[in-house]
Amino acid sequence: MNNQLKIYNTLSGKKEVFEPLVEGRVGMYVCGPTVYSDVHLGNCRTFVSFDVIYRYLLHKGYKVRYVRNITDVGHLEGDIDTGAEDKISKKARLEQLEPMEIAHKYTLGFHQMMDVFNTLSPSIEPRATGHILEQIEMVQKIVDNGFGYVINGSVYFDTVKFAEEKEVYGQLSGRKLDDLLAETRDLKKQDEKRHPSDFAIWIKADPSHLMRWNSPWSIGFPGWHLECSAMSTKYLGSTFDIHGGGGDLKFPHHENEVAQNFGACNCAPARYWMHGNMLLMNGKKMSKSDGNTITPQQLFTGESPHVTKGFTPMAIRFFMLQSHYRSTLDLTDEALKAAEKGYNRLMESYQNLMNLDAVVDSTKENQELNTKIKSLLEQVYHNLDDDFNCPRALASLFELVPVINSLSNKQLDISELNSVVLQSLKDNFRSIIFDIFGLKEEDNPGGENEVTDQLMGLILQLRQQARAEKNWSMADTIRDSLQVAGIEVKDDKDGSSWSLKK
RNA sequence: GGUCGGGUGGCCGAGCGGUUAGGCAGAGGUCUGCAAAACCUUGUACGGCGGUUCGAAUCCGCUCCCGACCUCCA
Repeated sequence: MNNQLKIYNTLSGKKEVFEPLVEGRVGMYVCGPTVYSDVHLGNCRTFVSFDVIYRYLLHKGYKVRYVRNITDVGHLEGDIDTGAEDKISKKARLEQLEPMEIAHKYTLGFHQMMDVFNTLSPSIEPRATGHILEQIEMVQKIVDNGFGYVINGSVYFDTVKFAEEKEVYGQLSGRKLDDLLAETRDLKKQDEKRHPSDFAIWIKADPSHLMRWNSPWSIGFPGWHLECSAMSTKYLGSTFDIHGGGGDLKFPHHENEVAQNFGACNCAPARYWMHGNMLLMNGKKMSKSDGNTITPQQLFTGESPHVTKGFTPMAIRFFMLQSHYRSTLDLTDEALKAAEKGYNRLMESYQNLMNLDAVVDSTKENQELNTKIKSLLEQVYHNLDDDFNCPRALASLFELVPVINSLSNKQLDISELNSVVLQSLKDNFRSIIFDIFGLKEEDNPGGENEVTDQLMGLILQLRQQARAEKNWSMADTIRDSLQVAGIEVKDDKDGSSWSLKK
């Protein structure tokens, strides 16, 4: 599988062939959450997107160092000039807790949710508060290089000077320099900043602020944006391969990150910038702040006016996989239901596939069928190589489903299949679904156990007897009653099978 | 207001110059005691108006809607 991987780079606005800095290795930094409240679904979509990207890079054999931060200080709410407050600090004050208790609580919740969605842990998950020293050093470098200025104990990044000298400011977010500079946010008043587009890299803490560290400039705390610049540099180097995050971070967060890195080391941080698109609900961005939101928990239980029933984490993950990471995805009840069925169909087909045994009979081998299977598998990887196009890859995978089910049904003779092709189909199908897409089999609600297994075996045996005696009313009564109890019975040529209804 | 990105069949969602994307729902059929499942067949959709082209959902112009960013957000 040494096809060329192409990645859409926000910097150039084009798909580019991916060439890592160091052969065989990838350094990837993804902006993680600010842990001041429960994760919402939009976060989950972004991290699921990058999870698949991470998984596919691993699948291609890269040695990946995947760094995803936890922001637990510095993220301000409101405008700095009009009394901004750190999100964590604010929450801590409101709940009368230590800021670290807040950060810890929501970090745990975040991890649990990531686990529920079956995302792999990043290689390193650094926190902003654990890297104050690195951030102070970076501020110092920026000041030394003339791109920062100190006022009243706070340090600001000089965007005007930077823009004039470096010509990279605005490049990532596609903003025109003139527009940026012309911008007159009239929050005027006691503005410490020289220019509205300047941003704080070190903030002097007012007496009520709960998070404070000593620095050359004041007792204070680092600005938002800075933690990512400092930590990506620390763990991936001044320049690394991929930087990702949600699309809403392009500006100002990522733009400012680039500026800081340039300001500190005169080099670009990442070579490929990747941005996931927003999860919508009711056609609008899901957002904590305006209430257009549904929590993952509500989605699981169905306790929300936006859905008629609950959905399992894997059905939701599958739903996300069905759209491209760069497209918006509109969450609706109907779409979720469709995804759930599709997901179940895929998993059932996988089960069928695993139960197939090769029958070698070279006289019966069907060349066309074997070729079709091989080519569909190749298409899956081909699609993934094209900027991680999951919906297309999934489409190719789904074209294999009727083939597998026909073999399983004996509508197609298994001996038509070359045994090597069958083995490869099994191996690849499994690897694609579980290793790359990161899906997993979910336990049936209620679950089975040995006792129910035996009971059901007995019941089906009795029913089989009734059927043999053509006692259809008895057979149907049993089936209908089980149906009411939430157990589905299916008859096929070899007998009957049962499953808990999903 | 500025800057981007969209409008695809009943729904979701790919594609972005010539090919059936795919999923779900619908219709017809095969199999089956019946049912379910599965399998087969089926849909001529690309906001509107012009233009370029042998050929446009895909390129260009105009127009109408919608969304995102510009302020905290993944």
